[in-house]
Amino acid sequence: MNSGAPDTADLSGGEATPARLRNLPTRLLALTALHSDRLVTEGLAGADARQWHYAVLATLEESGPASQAELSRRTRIYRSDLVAVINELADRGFVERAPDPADRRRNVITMTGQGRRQLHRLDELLAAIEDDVLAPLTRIERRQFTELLARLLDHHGRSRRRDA
Amino acid sequence: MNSGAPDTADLSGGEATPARLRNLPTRLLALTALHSDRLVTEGLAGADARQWHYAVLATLEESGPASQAELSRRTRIYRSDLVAVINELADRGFVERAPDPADRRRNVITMTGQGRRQLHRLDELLAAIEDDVLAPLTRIERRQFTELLARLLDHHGRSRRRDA
DNA sequence: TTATATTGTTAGCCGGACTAACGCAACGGG
DNA sequence: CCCGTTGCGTTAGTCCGGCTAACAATATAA
Repeated sequence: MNSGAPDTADLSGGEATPARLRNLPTRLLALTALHSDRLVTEGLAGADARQWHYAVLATLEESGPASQAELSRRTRIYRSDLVAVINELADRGFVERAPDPADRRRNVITMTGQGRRQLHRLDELLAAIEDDVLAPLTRIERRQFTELLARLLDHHGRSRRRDA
Repeated sequence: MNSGAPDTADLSGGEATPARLRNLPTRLLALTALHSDRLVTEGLAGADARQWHYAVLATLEESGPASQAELSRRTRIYRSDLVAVINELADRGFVERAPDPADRRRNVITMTGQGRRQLHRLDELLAAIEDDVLAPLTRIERRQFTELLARLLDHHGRSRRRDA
């Protein structure tokens, strides 16, 4: 029927969100995060990357080669999901996966030169995206914002759920 | 832990997140929102409710009976998902769904007395949850936080797809 | 030794955001 | 008056991220 254009409602009437919802911090947080995530995902997609790629590469550069379990703990990516991420990174030549001779259960993940280059590309890309997301805020406000988030996060961060 | 790993010697179980990630606003935002969402969802579950329920009830109280499409626009719940929400609310006797005699395409959704009571219960519940989420912040910081979120949201909220 | 824990891996669940399509009703021209 | 277009409610289904469960291989502890 109406094939082609997705049905587009307008705001002619200007139905507004109720005040109760407009001031709910948790709601604002959720919506903002959703939007931010979208921008990040889209942005990284342009570089054939995903957020987790960045997390893993950044971790590797900061603390050197690591097992997958270790990466999982550091990045908070579930180890079940991590395997796919490592696969992707390995496919693109950004990391190498090798069995650990010292502990044969483990794989040692090492970042390659290309990986390092990619990381720095992502660094720039991400900086631009962050800048976009935070566009309406001044530098000081951005600092405030980040700091508040950090406080919230680590306050509640204690109740971290590791897999059983 | 037992990590006798050669070079990546780290402390007792406390693998830290790399600084690059720790300071990424988008990441902090995502993690915080995730955590907040979890608290809200769990909290509301205790009252056999979901976030959407609150959004709909609040909207109804603020602007009176409305069609589903109208509710969809106001709450930003997709109209396809809204039908389930209305079903749930109707099942619990919080709203009534009746065909609109004036426009027979429409349903008129009306909040019942029970619905109003439930809304106020949720008001209190949610206030407690918000308080929990924002626990580490002072009153002033909470205001700041909320205001910053609101700014971010409506800056980007306008340009991007509203309800397309 | 036997028991328990850790690691990498596969598979799958669940819920939220979102799209597509359909039948029906309304509205506005011609 | 019919007709194309638009809005409405509804069903179904996609996609993706967080998360659980189970398993084989290996390591460690009792």
